[in-house]
Amino acid sequence: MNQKRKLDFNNSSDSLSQTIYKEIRERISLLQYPPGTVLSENALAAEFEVSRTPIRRVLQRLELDGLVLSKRGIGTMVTTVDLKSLKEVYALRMKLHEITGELSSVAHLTNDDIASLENVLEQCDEMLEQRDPEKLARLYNTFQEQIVRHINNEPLREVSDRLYYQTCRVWLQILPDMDWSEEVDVMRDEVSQVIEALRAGDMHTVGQVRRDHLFMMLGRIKRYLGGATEAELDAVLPSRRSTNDE
Amino acid sequence: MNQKRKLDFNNSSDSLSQTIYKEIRERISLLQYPPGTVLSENALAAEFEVSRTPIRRVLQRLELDGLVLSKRGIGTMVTTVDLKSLKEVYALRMKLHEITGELSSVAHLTNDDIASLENVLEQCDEMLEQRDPEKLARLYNTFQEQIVRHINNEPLREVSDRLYYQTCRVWLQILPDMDWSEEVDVMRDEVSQVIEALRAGDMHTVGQVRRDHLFMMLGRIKRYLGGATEAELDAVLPSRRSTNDE
DNA sequence: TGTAGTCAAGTTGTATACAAGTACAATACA
DNA sequence: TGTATTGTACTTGTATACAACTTGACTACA
Repeated sequence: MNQKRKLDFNNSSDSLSQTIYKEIRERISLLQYPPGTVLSENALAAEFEVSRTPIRRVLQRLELDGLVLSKRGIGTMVTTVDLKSLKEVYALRMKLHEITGELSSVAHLTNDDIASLENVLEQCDEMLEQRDPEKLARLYNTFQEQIVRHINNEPLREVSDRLYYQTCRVWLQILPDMDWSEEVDVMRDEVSQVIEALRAGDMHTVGQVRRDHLFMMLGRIKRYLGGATEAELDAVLPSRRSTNDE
Repeated sequence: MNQKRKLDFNNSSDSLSQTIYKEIRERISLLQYPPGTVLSENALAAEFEVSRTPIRRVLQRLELDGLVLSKRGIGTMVTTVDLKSLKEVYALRMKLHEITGELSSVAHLTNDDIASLENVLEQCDEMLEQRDPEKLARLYNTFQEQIVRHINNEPLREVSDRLYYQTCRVWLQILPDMDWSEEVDVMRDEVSQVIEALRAGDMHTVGQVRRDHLFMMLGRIKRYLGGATEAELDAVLPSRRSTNDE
């Protein structure tokens, strides 16, 4: 209910709809809206101080992304990522990472970009001290955003962005049960290797690194999903929690 | 103004929004709404006998697809596909065709599917007699739909569908100036080879065939765009026709 | 005649009233 | 007590009135 929600209306560059879209998408990806949560259009309209109309525009876009599902008379619920979809998205994302290196090259890499990525690296190190899954997931979101920005092929960039947010919350869902230091180390490795490849101007290696890490992450997730107790499986797969807030 | 517009409201399986979406998308792809056309929400609402609200829902989705662009006070215009986007989409689609064979296999191939594809093949032969670019484009759309249906990976299927409609009208735009019998023959070849590969259950070959044909089509398009007169380039690239109808 | 200004008729974006549908609880009744 | 039913309070979907904005034509004026 009282998560860290910074209502940022100072994003003047993006349109209002775009700002609200990214905000709600981030909340879904960070499990502030867990799967099954019923999102009330009226509540969101009141929070963002607009009418239902722009909110509906955002929710319709999120529904096209597969993140929510609107049903007349019921409500708009955050979707659950089933294992089949997870495998499909991961398989496609791995292939897309491979072709990213072939369709895109490292261009317009500024010092700010490098500095921003090294900032991510530093925050990774700090993560070892305190166990905060949501914070780590948020950090990985910013990392993803930084990398996707360097994809030159615009349709590929858009697809990569969409696919990432479609399933990234699964990792966060089981992160509390995983080996914390191992996950932080793995992420640190990926960030480090990506920075090195970007510095060398080798987008092909960037894609390769990300594909390998994606593959290994899927393996770790499967391991926890496969050897999970029934209660843990319920928490990930068919849940219908009702964490409404207003 | 008086194009062949069959207002099909008998599609009871899809929702109303879905039906209108596919109808307008088809019109854009067939150049019944050429680039630059201003689509009036009121006119569309009157034609489909609904209010502006569901029409806006459809237009917003088309805008996310990159097919139209809404500007306050101006209108909703059909976008123009510039050469850069064309190359990017084609490059990505070629790669996607390659990975389609790796992520998807030929499953649930019924006799009706084969019959439907052979029907496309027959209609190809009939195309040689009369020069009707829009009819050929419509036929290619149905072919594309038949093939995409057999992609098992759902996110890949969705992406392939979207990317196809993003640029397929470029071919139709220059089709009147191309070698008609050559284009029909090339299309017949692709359909024929795809049918053969599907019969053999070889999705990998399907992807390969489609990739090769896509590559060659891009070459032919570039040839016509490169050696085109200024008038022809204007017709394809930065046009701002205003073919409003109401 | 030329030019600036103003008004009118469009457009999309927003807010809101209403229609359609669902779920749940209270109530009437056996 | 148990059960069916009905009403109420929610939800999303639709239609509509209004606000914000653009364009072009027409008018007033120098």
